[in-house]
Amino acid sequence: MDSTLAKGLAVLDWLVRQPGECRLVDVARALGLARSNAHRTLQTLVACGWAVQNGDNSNYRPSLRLFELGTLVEAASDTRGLVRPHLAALAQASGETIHLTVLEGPQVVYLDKFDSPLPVAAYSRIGGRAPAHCVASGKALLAAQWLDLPGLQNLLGDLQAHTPHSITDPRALQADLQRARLRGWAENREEWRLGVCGVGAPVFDARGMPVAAVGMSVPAIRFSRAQARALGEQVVTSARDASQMLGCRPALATLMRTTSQSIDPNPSKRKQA
Amino acid sequence: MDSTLAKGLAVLDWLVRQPGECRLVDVARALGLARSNAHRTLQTLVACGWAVQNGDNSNYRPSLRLFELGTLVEAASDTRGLVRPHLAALAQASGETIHLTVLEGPQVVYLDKFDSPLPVAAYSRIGGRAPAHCVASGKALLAAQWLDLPGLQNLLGDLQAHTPHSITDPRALQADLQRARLRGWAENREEWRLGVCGVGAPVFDARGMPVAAVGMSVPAIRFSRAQARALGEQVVTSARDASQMLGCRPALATLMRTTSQSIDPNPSKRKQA
DNA sequence: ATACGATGTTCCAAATATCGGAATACCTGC
DNA sequence: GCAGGTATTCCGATATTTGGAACATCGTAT
Repeated sequence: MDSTLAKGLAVLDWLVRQPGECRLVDVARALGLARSNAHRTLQTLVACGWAVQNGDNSNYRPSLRLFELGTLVEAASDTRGLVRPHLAALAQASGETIHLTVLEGPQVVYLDKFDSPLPVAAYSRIGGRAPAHCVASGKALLAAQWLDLPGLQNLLGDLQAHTPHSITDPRALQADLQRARLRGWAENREEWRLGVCGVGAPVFDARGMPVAAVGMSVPAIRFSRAQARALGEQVVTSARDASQMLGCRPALATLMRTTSQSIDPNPSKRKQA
Repeated sequence: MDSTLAKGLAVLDWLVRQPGECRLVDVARALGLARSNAHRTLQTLVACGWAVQNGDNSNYRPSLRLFELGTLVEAASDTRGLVRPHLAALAQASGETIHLTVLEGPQVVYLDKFDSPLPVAAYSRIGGRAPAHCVASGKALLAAQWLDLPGLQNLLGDLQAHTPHSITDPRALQADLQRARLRGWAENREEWRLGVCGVGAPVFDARGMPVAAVGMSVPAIRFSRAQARALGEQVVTSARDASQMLGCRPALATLMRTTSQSIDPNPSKRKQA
């Protein structure tokens, strides 16, 4: 493991998360580096164009290179652009907050978002993350992967609780995912943030692989059984439309697979990284 | 200069620009590294969460960390969010392609964009870059900095030509910037891409500093003197509105400063990095 | 089925780039 | 001008990186 590289990346990451420009000593102190060490690391970042140094006071800030690369990595799969109109339509029709998320390891990353005109407590940010097992879109993606229990545990590790409603037992999660598969959409009942519920459904690409999920965040007040069902069906429809937009044949664009047993005993035996 | 860090960043940068997943040998060959070296570098990137490795074929791709950080660095100055409505209004009113750009070194970076409904040849991408001295928004930002000739040369270096119309003489550029200051907006007459013209005006923040520019790209066909003037005035108005949105007092939100001589002889004497 | 070439991964001693303390330069406020 | 804090430079000791080679693995052509 290249410690110099790891250190440089840590500095860059830290730099991005600071509100304004940063002084060298602050970097050094925050990351526990010698001043000379921090200095050379920052100079390298500047020389490579990943940071810029203020000529007046020699402070540092991240360059827009990160923004540039961020748009590139996101554009690589043009999921966002293609799905966006469907998200907008769903946002319009439902009046609720709508997300597009993808799975990365045990988390979902928010790729896109339409805020509800209503004042909702749901807090999320494009580019932000949430634990996959605590949010509806994450559970939709997990359900669509048909992992067996070891696979699920391998992917998610220990299931951390974030509210009293969070699911922390892998078997309970499996059961919840199975319900989602049968129903077509996944639900989140205040498992991530108290007072915030949601429904989510997966989006499939032309190969029939789940690549993203449409999620809707709803205040608990407005999330009765009947309401959840109505919203869930809206989300499923939207996700199915989005899947077709990505070239998925209609038959594949659904979470439910009547041909499978309750839990697939032999899921695609992929080596886990 | 930490060569290990520079190498790792180069690998990451290269990885992002590849269309799909990458094999280790390709990375090694493209960057001239030994296989074992590329291997350890990639493993470090994976361990730090900047890349992910496909468990099946051990190929690599960048993680969404870059997207995450990209949104953070862009959100740090919430210029984009605040200016967006004005851009949308301008796009609506003019029917042309509208950009929001910021200056980074000798280049502008496209922060936001509204495409014209008309099929325009103008090609640009959010997150993309263009030489500041060849595009209207870049010249608007340069003009707003009131740099003297040495300062300008220091910032831009040699003025590369990208079309036969590109300005390559620093003194000619100075004169052009001065015209922009008097006029209130900058023009680009096929200096970056043949057939594409544009107008641009700077956006000022609450301190009166130029922080961004609104640009409009127009096909040369539709860019007569009279048309340019009309569009320029639209852009100036939009940029002035955007400046007020950022807290700039109206009097400051204009490129023209009647109090200055033709060229400020003593511009803010900042050390250039 | 076997052999082959290409690739991913591991290992290790040599080489060298990094580390951090200390000296120096710089800035800012008193 | 001085004092405190900070950025930058320097340099010898040292820990880290380096890259060739060995090994493991995979896909493919024979």
